[in-house]
Amino acid sequence: MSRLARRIAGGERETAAGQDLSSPGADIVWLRDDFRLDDQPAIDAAQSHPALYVYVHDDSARNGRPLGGAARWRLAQSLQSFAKRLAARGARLDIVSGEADRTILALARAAKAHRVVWTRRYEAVSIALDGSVKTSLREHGVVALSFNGRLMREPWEVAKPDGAPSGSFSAFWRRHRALPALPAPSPAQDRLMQAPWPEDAPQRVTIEALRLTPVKPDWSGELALGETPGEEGALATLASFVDSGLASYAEGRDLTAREATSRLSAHLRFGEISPRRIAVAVEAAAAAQPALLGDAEKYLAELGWRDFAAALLYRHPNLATRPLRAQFERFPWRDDDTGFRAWARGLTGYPIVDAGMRQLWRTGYMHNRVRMIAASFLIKHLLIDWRRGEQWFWDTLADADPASNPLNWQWVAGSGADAAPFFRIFNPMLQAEKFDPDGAYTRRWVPELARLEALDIHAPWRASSDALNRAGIVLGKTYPTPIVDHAQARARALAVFDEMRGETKD
DNA sequence: TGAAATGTTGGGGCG
DNA sequence: ACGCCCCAACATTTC
Repeated sequence: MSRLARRIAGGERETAAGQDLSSPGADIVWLRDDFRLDDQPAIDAAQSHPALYVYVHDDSARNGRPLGGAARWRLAQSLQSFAKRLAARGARLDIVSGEADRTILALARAAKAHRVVWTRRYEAVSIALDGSVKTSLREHGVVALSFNGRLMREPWEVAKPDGAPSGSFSAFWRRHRALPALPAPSPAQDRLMQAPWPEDAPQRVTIEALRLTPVKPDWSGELALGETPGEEGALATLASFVDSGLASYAEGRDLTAREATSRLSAHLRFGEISPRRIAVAVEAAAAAQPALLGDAEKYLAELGWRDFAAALLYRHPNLATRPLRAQFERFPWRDDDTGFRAWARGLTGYPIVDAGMRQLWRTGYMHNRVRMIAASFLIKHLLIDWRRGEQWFWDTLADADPASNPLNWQWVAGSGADAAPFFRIFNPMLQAEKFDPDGAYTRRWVPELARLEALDIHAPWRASSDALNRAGIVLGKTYPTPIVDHAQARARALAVFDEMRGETKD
């Protein structure tokens, strides 16, 4: 266990000496990306006194990576829905805009707080900020407690005896699964005790005042299509996934037109559901119905990747900016704004890539299989730095996670932990034929190709002029011709990769 | 959580 | 009947 880990874990057992429990103060629940009541240890810990439930909006990088546009919109949804949920239990969500640490300390002072509780985070900057808040609170005799509410298991629980994280997912997952069963999730509190907002506390603002939602233009129309933000939506989605989705998960999760994934990613991102709640539900379903075992294993491993990403970010704070494999520091990425723009807008001329990028732009979501195909295309076909793609996803994905997003980009680039080798280059046509066999996904997001037959839809440049005419397509006009040739781009990528390896040998 | 190139095998057409 | 070629189908290796 690392020193930091010990400090955090130890904190839960400590009580501040000289605490006057009869004083009229409040408990403070400092909420950050844990907008739920179910399996919410921070809220559970604050029920011996009336409490304040506070979200501090702090856009500065000191508080963690500033949210991208789609995630900001999604955060507003989450806050709104959580405020209602609190209200239904007799409590209130208070929102303050300002520097997170100062705000919490000022509020603790004004409220004569007994204790301040929160859910832990795993980014270095956030850990530093939370640590300094914890120290200051304790200096003032306030109990500061933090909890795990975001991961099945925290990084140090899965670390090897020497504290180092497992370098490959499979090793990590083996260690993870060998640990004693996950603690049972705790149900939501029926009633919450609410403390009054203190006189001299920082000023509160409305959710609208945070300006999280785009106004002009309001591009949020289709965001979060197919999910209902908030804890209720999350629990309902989990229930229906376990009831009817899980059975076809292993077989259908890669089929892009099918809703065979859990669609819980954004709920998890904003803590509207706990991964332990999900894991326990999935395990219980498999225990009751052994036929689901394979699907459950597959799904739990995906949750495992989420823990793995957090563990890597914990160990490598620069996960989003530095390749884990040092040789990739010297990769000669191409400067190609035209190519990047075509990719971002879904105008590469490769239908499956364009479909994914347009689904992303319009809905803040992209099917996981297509994320891999689109990322591979940017990195390998266009040889554009994975960090540019990572940043684009960060800005446009409503579920963008500070650990998973960079991990997955590094995975595709071949520069990460347990990454796919660089030479594993996706062929967009083959991927599309496998995972969008009838073209339904592509038709939905690239409507100008909708009238092409399945035979032609994944490679319209190969279609006969007759077929193109019938479908009302003029290549280069109504839909782009491919911006790179697949075979040439593949050869180029392999050559550049060789070049990099040659240079790093000496 | 690939794809392409290369190697191997075996069936069938054919002289 | 036999060897030869072609090539699909599958396996292995290389990128």
